[in-house]
Amino acid sequence: MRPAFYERPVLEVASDLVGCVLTHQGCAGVIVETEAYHDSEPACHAFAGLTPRTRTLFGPAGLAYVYRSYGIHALLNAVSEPEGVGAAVLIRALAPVAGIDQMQARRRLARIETLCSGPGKLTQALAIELTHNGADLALGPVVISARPRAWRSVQVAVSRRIGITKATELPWRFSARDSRFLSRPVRA
DNA sequence: CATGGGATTGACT
DNA sequence: GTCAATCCCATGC
Repeated sequence: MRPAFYERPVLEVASDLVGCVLTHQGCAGVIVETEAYHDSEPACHAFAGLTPRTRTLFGPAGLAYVYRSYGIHALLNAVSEPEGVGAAVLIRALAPVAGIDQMQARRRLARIETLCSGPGKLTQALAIELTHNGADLALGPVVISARPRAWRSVQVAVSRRIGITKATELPWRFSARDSRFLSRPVRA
């Protein structure tokens, strides 16, 4: 997707990214779960302001923000909103589409439902690492492309974000309704 | 420079 | 349900 797609309110971008395709080195999946983060709320890294860590978050829309979580996992975000605003969409789960053998090899032969059902799992499956931080998601090597025809009218469910301790009340998680590839079910 | 906290996962009780 | 692994970086002295 072009930068103009990302240069909008982060909640719109997070919702519209559901159904789009994430590709890296021949491996690909349809994005079925996202979360929005914005510098106005304390769960966002950018809440602390502009630091070396958050430099990419405040940068131009359409870049990849990749950071290490719990010392182990690389988590992928798409930087959103105009430059100067610290906002991004966390990619939380994929429905595997291509390169499944290679992804299963990297993920120790996980079954298809759990192959990319989490933000740390999908980066491991697609070999996305910290070195991709700041890369342009339109130019690659990590690319996000438009919804395939079958996903054009996907129903997007809205719920609360997962795994955070601050601003837990915000309904900023977006997922493909009834997908079997989510990191966790949508709670009522 | 020392400390502490995670936007997680997998293994185990 | 509990818990450890492990590293980047923000914070404070």
